[in-house]
Amino acid sequence: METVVGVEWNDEGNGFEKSSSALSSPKQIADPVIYKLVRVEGDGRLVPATDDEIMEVGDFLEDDKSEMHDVADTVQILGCMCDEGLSSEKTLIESSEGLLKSKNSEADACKLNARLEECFPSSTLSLKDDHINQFGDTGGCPKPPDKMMESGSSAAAVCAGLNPDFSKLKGEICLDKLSIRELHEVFKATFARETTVKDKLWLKRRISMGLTNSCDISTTMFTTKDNKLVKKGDDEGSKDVDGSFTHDPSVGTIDVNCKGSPRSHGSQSEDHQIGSGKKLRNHNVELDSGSEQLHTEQRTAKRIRKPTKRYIELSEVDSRDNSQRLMSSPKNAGLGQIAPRSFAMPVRNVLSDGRTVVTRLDSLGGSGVHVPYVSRVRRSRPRKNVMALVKFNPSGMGMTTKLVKKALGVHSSQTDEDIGTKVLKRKSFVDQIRQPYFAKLEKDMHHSVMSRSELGENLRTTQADSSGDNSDDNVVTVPTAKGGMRRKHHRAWTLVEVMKLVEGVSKCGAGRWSDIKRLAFASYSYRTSVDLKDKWRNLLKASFAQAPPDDVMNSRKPTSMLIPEPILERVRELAETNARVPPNLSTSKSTVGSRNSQDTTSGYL
DNA sequence: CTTAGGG
DNA sequence: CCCTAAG
Repeated sequence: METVVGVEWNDEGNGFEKSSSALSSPKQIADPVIYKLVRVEGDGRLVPATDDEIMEVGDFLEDDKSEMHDVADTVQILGCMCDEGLSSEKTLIESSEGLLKSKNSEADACKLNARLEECFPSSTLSLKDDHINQFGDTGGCPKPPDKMMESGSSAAAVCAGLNPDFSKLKGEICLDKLSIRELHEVFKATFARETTVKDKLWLKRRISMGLTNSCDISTTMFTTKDNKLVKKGDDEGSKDVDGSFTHDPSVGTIDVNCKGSPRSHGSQSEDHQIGSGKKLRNHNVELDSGSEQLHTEQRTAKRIRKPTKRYIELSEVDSRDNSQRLMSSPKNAGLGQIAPRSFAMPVRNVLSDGRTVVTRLDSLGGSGVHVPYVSRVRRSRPRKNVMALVKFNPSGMGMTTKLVKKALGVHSSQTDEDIGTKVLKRKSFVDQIRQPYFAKLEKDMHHSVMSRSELGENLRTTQADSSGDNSDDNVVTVPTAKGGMRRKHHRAWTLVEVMKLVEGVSKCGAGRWSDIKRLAFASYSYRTSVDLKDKWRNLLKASFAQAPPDDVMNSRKPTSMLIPEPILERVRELAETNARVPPNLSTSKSTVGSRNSQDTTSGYL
């Protein structure tokens, strides 16, 4: 199938409505086979795409389809670009999967189009979007199979007719009644990002999409009522839960998505946290609020690959060229002429044993010091080696030691951890640290030039320094009580994450964090099991604290995201059931957390 | 390594 | 979120 693609291009959502509604209107869909690449100008004009743009899209397609068939890709793109397709986007992907499974990938391309036709209108219907309903009601969609659920959520129904496994999509989140401000809240909660877009419709779409896209199960169980997310009918809710479990849609979906880019090695997908499977969302969502991240991220994805450990260790080819600038030899490392601010510029070092290691200049205690060049800050803790290393310090400075440990630890990464550790173990490297830094330190201390407090201060700034140059986009420094800056690997929890967490707990039970992480957070590499646990703890706290009329909350804590009441309710529920039936080893797996289990087990108490 | 709990 | 203790 030819790669026919329509692309929407917008900033801040202007011009978006026209294009999207145009694309999804029945008229257009009636002739869906070929979309031309166009760009939507600010005024809503459609401008033919330039060759470059087309190429870019082509690249994008190439990138992802290594294993998927063209059909699937095209479908994904279509689903993506047809903005109204929110819930159907997922459905489409899945249906494409189904097609592939049925080994009709080629032949079914046409049928697929027919299906697109069916799904689009229906999905728009499910959005319950006033503006869209105009089309939806005219019924481009053949009568929804049946008893799927309520009338509105027929997107799943229609497609479920094609693939029996689609019992997952059962409802949508209705954002209709929310005000712009509330929509902004939800948006923020959903994407952990502010938006300035004032367009209600656009916001609603973005949110719906974000939720349906990445929160497979959970979102489907909530709907909004009176400005709040509300769980769908209680009975239905519990039924849903069970149904979802057996199918474990989250896993399945993730699977599908991951197939897209089998080439991505762990670190890669991590660096662009919006990994392979998230590309769709990346494309649409990132467009909002004029985030320039999008372009850079997309392109860098292709151009700049962080050197792998292998690369660092094995490529000594051009080390000669750099040898001139080998200011990194232990001798020079400590010289003060080096800029205090460290640069990410990698420098190749020749260790005493002849091996080379790439390091980057870092300022430690005011001295230039080379640390193993790692691209990402990891939360992983410093190895014991570091402690040992730190112990070299003769004068026992309690807190300083800790700070040093931290400062060093900052540079060990998960992916490149091995090399970091390896290097740290080497005596030569130890010397590098020790010589310039501790030597200076000792000297200073000896001359009583530096008071203890100054030392601490120095180190603290050092810490901030070294973290500053780090390319981790999500690292924030927070002011610490003492006035210094402490780095924080903080990533706001999005609504979808919270929902996933809740689902995970309901599935696996609280406490089985690693399992939950494996299941629900497979694609969120930055959330550790500990994080999950912490978040859950917070959720519990939040859920049991009486929920004050949101005004109070808003005025008091404008920063923290408000967790929808239904979720809190669920948390409470789970907390209760978990408390009563702690990890029931034998049967817990599939029963803990579901209402049924509560019923069956409550009898024991 | 994973969990649990304190900070 | 970070750290640490404990299984």
